[in-house]
Parts: sequence; structure tokens; C-alpha cells
Amino acid sequence: MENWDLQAVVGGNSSNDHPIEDLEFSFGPWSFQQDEDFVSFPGIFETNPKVFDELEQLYKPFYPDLNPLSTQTIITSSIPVPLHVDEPAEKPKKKPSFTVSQSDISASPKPRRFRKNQQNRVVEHVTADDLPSDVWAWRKYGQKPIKGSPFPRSYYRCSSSKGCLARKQVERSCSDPRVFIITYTADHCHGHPTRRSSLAGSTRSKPLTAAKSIEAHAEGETVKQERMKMEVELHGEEKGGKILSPDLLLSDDELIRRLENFDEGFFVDQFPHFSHEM
DNA sequence: CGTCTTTGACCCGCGC
DNA sequence: GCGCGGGTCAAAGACG
Repeated sequence: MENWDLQAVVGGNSSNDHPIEDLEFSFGPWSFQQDEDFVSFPGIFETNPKVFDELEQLYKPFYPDLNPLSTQTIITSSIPVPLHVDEPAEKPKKKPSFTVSQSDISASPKPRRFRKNQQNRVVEHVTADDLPSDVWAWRKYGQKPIKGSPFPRSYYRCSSSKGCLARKQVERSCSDPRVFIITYTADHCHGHPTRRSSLAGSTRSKPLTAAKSIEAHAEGETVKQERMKMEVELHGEEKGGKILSPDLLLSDDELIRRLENFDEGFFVDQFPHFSHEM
């Protein structure tokens, strides 16, 4: 028995009537589009009904009422398969055109066996412009250089609530340094973050040179800080502490105000990929 | 004082 | 069993 990734890759577009522009699934050595008769792949779905159930679970959140994803999103689930299952001969795997290469996720050419806690991951590939605002408070607990990538990977855990198992990894794509790969692992065990008693240490606002700022990106920071610095880089100024993309990021005061008047609609707007889990 | 980042050490899964 | 690589821990220092 071996674990293969079951992966749903969603190309999003929030600006028109078709929020999901592309949808592709991959499982082990196979990949297939949303409109293909994937049930006919030999051996797998017949002998592994769980695969179909898992696939449905991955697929369901996006249809029929599509969530307005603004980024490319990859959801993975690791599923055990018998070793005797043969790889497809007539259906060579094709690589999704918009997603990151497999080497960005794992340098291993073979299907990767996940560690515990990594069974359900949500991977987002976002540019600086698309960095999602993040209502959660993340605390960095580690950073590691990644083999094959010039950029290190940063590890964050949720500090919004004690005991929350939610994790986040942030790294830059080695194929496109403008793209950040954000991997969410495990669910938050709380509804929404409580206001922290202190913000000490949360806003490291030392003056940044452009080079230093880029270095900071490479080292990985919270999404909000990344966006703030990227905005400074791109536009050369920060306007009154507010970010230039009000639809994507709120000022601290506005964020806190909206959090204190928290409603589910706001939450769903901000975190569509979590909406189906609530 | 509480919370943050940084960073070297350690742990653990995996392939050989 | 060993080595590699990724993930986590924890101490130290910084910040408001």
C-alpha cells in the first residue's frame, strides 16, 4: 500500500461570471479535466471507491455555486492505493499549464508520502497582487532552506487561539519569484481570532531598503507584512498606513472593526476556501 | 510584560 | 542502519 496525492487544481477568476476558469484533477500518475469521464480510468476508481468519494469532496466546494477564488488553488488529499495498480499506458500525465511544477511541491519524482498532519492541505499560488488578506494571526516558528529552491520556506502556526493546529507554509516559487506558494495545513479550531492582548512584536517596522525588503520576502513573512512591503516596493509609498488595495486588504483599524462586528458573510468573502468547512 | 522573529538543534519519515 | 531533507522546538533578543 502506498499513498498517492489526489489533487484538485482550480484556476480562479473573480472578475466575471465564471469564477472557476479551469479545473483539473490529478491522482498519482493520472490527471484529467473536469469534463472528462475520469471514472473510466482502469483499476483505480473501481477498486478504490474511497478515491471517488475523496474526489467528490474536493470537487464539491466549487460547484455548482462557485466560490469567487481570485487565485490558483490546489487542494490535496493523500490516499492509500494498492501497489499492484499499474500506471496508465494510454493516458500520459499532462501538467496543468497554470500551476506550479511538481518540483515546486516536492523534488521527489515519485508520489510523496505525507507525514501525519499533512493529509489535507490547501495550496495557493498567489502573486503579490493576489495575496489574500489574512484574518488569522500567524506566528512564525521556523524557516528552512529548501533543496532545489533558492528561497527558504517559512513555517507559521496560528496564534489566534491557543491549541489551534492550523499551520501555514510560505515560500516563493523558484520558477517565478513573483509567485508565493502558501500551504495551509490543518483546520482552525476556533471561529475567528480573538483580539490579541498585545501587539508587541507584531509590527516590525524597521525601515526597509528595497534589497532588504526583497530579502524579507525570500525569508517569508506573514502575508499581510509581505503585501505591505510589496506595495512599498511596487509603489514606493504607503498611504497613511493603509494599503492601496482596499478590496484585498484592510487597514488595522478597519480589520479590527470588522472583526469585532464579525459576520459570516464577511468571513466567507474573505476566505472562500474555508466556507465549506464551517 | 506579552508576543513577536530569528536561528541552530533536534526529531522523524523516507529512500537506499 | 545510515544519511538526507523537511518539519518543529526552544532559547535569545527585539519590539511596543
